[in-house]
Amino acid sequence: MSDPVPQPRRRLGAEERRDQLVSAAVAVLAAQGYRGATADAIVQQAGVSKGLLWHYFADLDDLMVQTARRTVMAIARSIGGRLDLTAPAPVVIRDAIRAATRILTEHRAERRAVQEIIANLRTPDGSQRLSLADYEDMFAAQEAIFRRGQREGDINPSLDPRILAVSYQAAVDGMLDYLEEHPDLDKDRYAADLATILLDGARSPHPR
Amino acid sequence: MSDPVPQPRRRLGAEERRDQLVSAAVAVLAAQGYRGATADAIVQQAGVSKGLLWHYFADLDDLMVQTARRTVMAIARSIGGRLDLTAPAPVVIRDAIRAATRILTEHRAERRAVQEIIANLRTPDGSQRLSLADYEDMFAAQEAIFRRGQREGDINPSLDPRILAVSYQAAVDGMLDYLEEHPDLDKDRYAADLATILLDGARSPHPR
DNA sequence: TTGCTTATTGACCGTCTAGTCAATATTATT
DNA sequence: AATAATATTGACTAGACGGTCAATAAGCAA
Repeated sequence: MSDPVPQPRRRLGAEERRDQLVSAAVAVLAAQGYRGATADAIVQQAGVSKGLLWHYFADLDDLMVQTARRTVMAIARSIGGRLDLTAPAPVVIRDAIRAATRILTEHRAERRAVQEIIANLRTPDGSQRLSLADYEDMFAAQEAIFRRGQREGDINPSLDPRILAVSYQAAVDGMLDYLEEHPDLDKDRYAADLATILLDGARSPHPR
Repeated sequence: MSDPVPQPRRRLGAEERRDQLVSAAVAVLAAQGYRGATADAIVQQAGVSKGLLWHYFADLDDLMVQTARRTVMAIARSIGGRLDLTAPAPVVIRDAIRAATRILTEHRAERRAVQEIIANLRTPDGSQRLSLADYEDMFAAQEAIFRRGQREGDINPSLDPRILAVSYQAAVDGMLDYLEEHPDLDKDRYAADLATILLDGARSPHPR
């Protein structure tokens, strides 16, 4: 109830401002979902006028795409940094599941934001879902690890590595959704359980 | 370019009309996503005037909730009907994965529509995701099967059945998304592979 | 200080969309 | 045929939302 003192405007560099707007978008997306993430809501969150948004981004879709890109890249780097890619594939996979669980739990807003964007991004005519290159890259990296595990005899070679990567990623994501609704559960334990399930499933040359 | 003959209006019963509107909503949701599923788009798809929509549904959210409810129930019944629930748990689970893959592949539009609705449904203030009772029920049923499998010694009892149900469901869904983008792949084979992976993972009393 | 660049504002606009409502057409009833 | 009941229409409204633009202010260089 007191604001008569008009803050002197601060002038920010382009990159700083862009980052700030992306952060605001993440916050609003996580809190209000895609439908709530209007241009007005985002600039209000950033404490900035609406005109500025269009100075830095072509349109809403542009902002959303860039938000998803930056966020995915940051998280992928964060997870990748915790992995020793020279280790045997099963070790890498187990570590990846653990690291992903930790990091994505710590960054709920970022995870939710990316989720919202990917679920709602479509071609201009709305008929087709859009995929993000960075997301595909992450997926390809996972696939590569499974392939290596197959070459080295650790992973059942009769399974398609794409189906492995895709279902593992989905399983982790589903678990995280569930953990978010049940904060009482022990996240690390579930991450370890899930890793065990998935690895045992992939490893065994399943006898009849 | 010819329409002078005005079709005589047809008067439908309440339930018929509701079903028709729900079907139209499914079609539009699948084709255009949640953002494209406007009241206008839906009534146009149904070939009906907009006023009628609000005669049968309180508001858009109401239509969406009912669309999801009816669709989920129909699909759950369809899958459940293919299962012999007296069979050993691993058999039921494998059959469920296969049946779900088949049926959801045959009903892409319905699956997509439910996906869109669940991803975007929120409390009126937009701050919280809404969950559907029917969806929870389906989940509970899956959980129960895992529990029985544990009692009967077929499923590793040290694993939380909730995490099993949740990650299995997510894995199937992720696989279906992937299969949809790669129609050349053999769906039945992947369903069988996924069932093997998941069951082996859940079954083994994983040795060190 | 002066002038230049550009970050920033805030008022403004056209469009789209959920939802209303009084009028009308269709069916069932007697 | 007359009447009642209600399914259906189409024109309408109020508000929200994406995006524009001319004006302004902040920092920088001379």
